Amino acid sequence: MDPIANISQQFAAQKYKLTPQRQAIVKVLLDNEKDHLSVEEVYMMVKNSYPHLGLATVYRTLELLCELHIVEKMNFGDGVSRYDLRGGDHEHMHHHLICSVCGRLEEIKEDWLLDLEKRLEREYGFQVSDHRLDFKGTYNTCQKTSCKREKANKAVS
Amino acid sequence: MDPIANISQQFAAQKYKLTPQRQAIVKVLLDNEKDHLSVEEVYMMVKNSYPHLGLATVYRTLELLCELHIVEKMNFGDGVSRYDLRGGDHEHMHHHLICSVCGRLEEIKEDWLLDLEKRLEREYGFQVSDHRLDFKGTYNTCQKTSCKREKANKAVS
DNA sequence: CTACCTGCAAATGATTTGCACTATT
DNA sequence: AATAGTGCAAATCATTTGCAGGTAG
Repeated sequence: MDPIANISQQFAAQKYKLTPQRQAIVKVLLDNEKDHLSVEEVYMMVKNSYPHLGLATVYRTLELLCELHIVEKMNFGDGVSRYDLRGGDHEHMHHHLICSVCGRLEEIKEDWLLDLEKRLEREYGFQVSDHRLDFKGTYNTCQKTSCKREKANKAVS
Repeated sequence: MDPIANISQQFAAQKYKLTPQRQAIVKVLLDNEKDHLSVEEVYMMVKNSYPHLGLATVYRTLELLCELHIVEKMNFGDGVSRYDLRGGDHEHMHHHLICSVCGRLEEIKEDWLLDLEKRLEREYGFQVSDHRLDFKGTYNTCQKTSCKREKANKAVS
């Protein structure tokens, strides 16, 4: 289904209005599906199509989208929250590779943790509803470069 | 080895001083190894043994410990950074269970990701230096309780 | 009209920083 | 004396909130 229509439905179902501002924000997210944008980044980009928009609206909209499970909020330790569109219904299943040399952030769409989640259920009596898996490291193709230290101090595991 | 002596060595090796303030902070971390304390929490606890201590010193010391890989900084989406003592040398290997009913945070000391890390190396040419794995969900023993919603909005994956 | 949304500006809260002071070598 | 470390207060930065005005059903 057309993603906009799909999202529009979800808004309607929960009695929220898909205002032009919200549409513009969603559009930016769709156009940058590969990235993990911060509020400020979304704000800047939406300003192009909707110059009058206020920053608080971006915060409020992203929070709303999070509540509707349309986006996922996450924190990579650079001091800002970042947002990522969720794929299909229950696709909470993706992992991240973060390269400490080039800073690239790659998303892995497979779910490698199903076995572990079963094991948690069995051994710990814990039912998983969501998970997060990030790997820090370096791409082999990056190792020649000198190690950038810049934000290393701020880094959050 | 005595953990204090060990840490003391690491300080000396990098030409840092293990001042009484820093010792007091490290002691609090050792005494609460099971928890993931926030700066504010560490501050409160150190105040008992060292009432004169300033908050900025706690920030600075925890950042330093992070740099020395003695603690790990992490963010569970409640708005504050939390710190966790690392175990042995390269023991970056633990995972978290976060119960959305009782809020409990359990640490799993095993490393379940070795196979995945090998696979990343093979299939993605990515060499893992560290990882983070958190599971959100509920303990079976918790499910009777009504679902606390409190901080849910703030939650970061 | 009523309830939801928005924009703005002010408030908040965590973290950082400038600076003068202290302690250690 | 020189340098690293500290405490305090002020500054900064992301995020939230109060409120007055706008908009859609």
